[in-house]
Amino acid sequence: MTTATSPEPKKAPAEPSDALLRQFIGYNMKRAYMQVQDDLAATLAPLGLRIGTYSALAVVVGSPGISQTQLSQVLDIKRSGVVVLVDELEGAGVLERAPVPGDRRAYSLRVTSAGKRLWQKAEAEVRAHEAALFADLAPEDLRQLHDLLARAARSAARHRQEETT
Amino acid sequence: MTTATSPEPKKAPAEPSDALLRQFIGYNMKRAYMQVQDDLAATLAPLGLRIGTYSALAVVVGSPGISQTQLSQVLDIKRSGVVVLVDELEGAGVLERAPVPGDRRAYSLRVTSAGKRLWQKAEAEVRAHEAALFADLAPEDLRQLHDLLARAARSAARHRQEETT
DNA sequence: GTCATATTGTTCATTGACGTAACAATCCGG
DNA sequence: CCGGATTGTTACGTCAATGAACAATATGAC
Repeated sequence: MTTATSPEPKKAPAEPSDALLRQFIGYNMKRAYMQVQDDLAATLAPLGLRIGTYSALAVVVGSPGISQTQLSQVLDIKRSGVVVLVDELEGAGVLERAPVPGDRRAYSLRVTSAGKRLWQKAEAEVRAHEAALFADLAPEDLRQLHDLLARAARSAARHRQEETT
Repeated sequence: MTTATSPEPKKAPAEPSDALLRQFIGYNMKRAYMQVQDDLAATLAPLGLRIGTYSALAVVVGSPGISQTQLSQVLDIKRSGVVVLVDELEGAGVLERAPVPGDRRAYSLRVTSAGKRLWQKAEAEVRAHEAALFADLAPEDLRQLHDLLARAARSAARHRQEETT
């Protein structure tokens, strides 16, 4: 007898739990991410941003002149999806659709000066909220988690793509 | 010079990226979890399960006799949501709504023998897929990631709850 | 040059997974 | 016994994202 719990949980469990799910890394990712997602949405709302528009803004800030198709690839959504995001950001005066010299079909997305300021505000805001959320973890643990998540994402992406190939 | 990229990304970026987002732990969680989610859905589909029903099945297996309200609390969804899940599982002969002796309103959820077998199959299947997904990480790293995610989820849950309180 | 084919952005309908609000049946405490 | 809570249920709304079409434009073969 290693663990001295009740030997036979035949009928009603005193404490229902998701113990069987917690063995999986994916489930723990979900649990953690759901918290981050909810907090992030609440953080961005006062800035007039949703998670989708916030992500799009970040990519355009970091990659000025990007096209909507490229943006859809980076965000891993369909082209029809970015239209909504860019419409919203453009309507807020945060982003603009500039014409591409060589191609009259595509747009060159750029942030306005107001957009740049909004991003800096959002970036600081999100960073602060994330720090507060994970305040129970030591800085070294956070760094480690960040690195492991990035590697896990790469590993999963690679192996999933190989399946399809 | 470590990386020899162009020093001034004024106009069109050669390689658009989500670099500005990857600084955040939450974004890396999302990237990793999305991969897991897609793979999980594909893994469960042949078994006739969706992520929602799979999660519900796991909880009922681990907590026999649980009520739908309790299940909604563990899964962190509304009671109206579990009705759909339990309906589906019951329709597949995986689960049954047994009457609760003392309370004629509630149901005592239990897995059938077929349900128990289905869960064992799903559990093994998911474990194998997860191992393949994260094959690039050393076992020790995986263990570490599992632990850090669990702690991060707890930390976030605690701090978010304190805000509301 | 011309024409088939691909690409870009867009619109619209649909889907899926939730939440909200109401409701009947049932339980509980005074 | 009765007002108020709890359980499961139903109908409806919401929100983000997809899929399928489409017009405008670009590209490449000939």
